[in-house]
Amino acid sequence: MIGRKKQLLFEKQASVLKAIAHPLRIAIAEFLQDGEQCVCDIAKYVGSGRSNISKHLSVMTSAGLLGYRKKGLKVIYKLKCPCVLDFLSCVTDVLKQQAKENRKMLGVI
Amino acid sequence: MIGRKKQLLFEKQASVLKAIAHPLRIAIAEFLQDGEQCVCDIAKYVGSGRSNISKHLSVMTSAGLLGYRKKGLKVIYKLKCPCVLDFLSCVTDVLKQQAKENRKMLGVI
DNA sequence: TTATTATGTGAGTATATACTCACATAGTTA
DNA sequence: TAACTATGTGAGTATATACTCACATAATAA
Repeated sequence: MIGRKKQLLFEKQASVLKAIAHPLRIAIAEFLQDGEQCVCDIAKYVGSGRSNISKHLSVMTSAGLLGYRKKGLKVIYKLKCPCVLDFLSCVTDVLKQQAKENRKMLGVI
Repeated sequence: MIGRKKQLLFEKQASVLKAIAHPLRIAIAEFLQDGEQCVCDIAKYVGSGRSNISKHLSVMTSAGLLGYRKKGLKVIYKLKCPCVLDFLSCVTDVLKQQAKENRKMLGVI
């Protein structure tokens, strides 16, 4: 049986993962990979309304994934842990393996 | 502006991440780290009802995270991509950094 | 065959999430 | 000051998710 401490850790880990487990938020992380960006440019890149983006940014920020600074009218966000992008490559491995299996399946049908 | 292909990739990646972004599912992944396990032992370990666990297992399986084989009455699940656990350690880094910042904050108040 | 055990599934409910719209705030410029 | 721009926030809605319960299925044992 799982301990209370571990359960707490898993809850924290889950909330961080949830904070990136969304197509728009992955797009944001990927966009910020090459350097900080203001909200309006992020919105332009991912192609969604500013209000929506603002909320996604706040989700990611409170999860500790992003940091920001204000510069005049603009708010500029940056990736706090670029390692976040590392696990996307592992996720891609999962997808590749899936694709391989699907191809095998097709061969059988 | 983001391309259609990339958008699709981000959607796939998000669905894989979502499939692990839950405390019980992280616990399951961690439990399977040391080898395959049957549903009843998984349920005992994570401390939740079998029906609920069964559904979490099916979420993880259709995301490609788990595989299974039947053995008599039991169904035995295993981690398909142990790399999944690698990104938990990055997630833990995010948490550590957060904790550090919180400590700093406390010093200021 | 019937009973038992392990697992999966559907219905119903509660809660969380994503999105849009309208409006609020805050810095900037005229 | 007023007008403008970038961003954030609250309300409302639609959808997704997690959970529990009761029941279904499937392998096994008696």
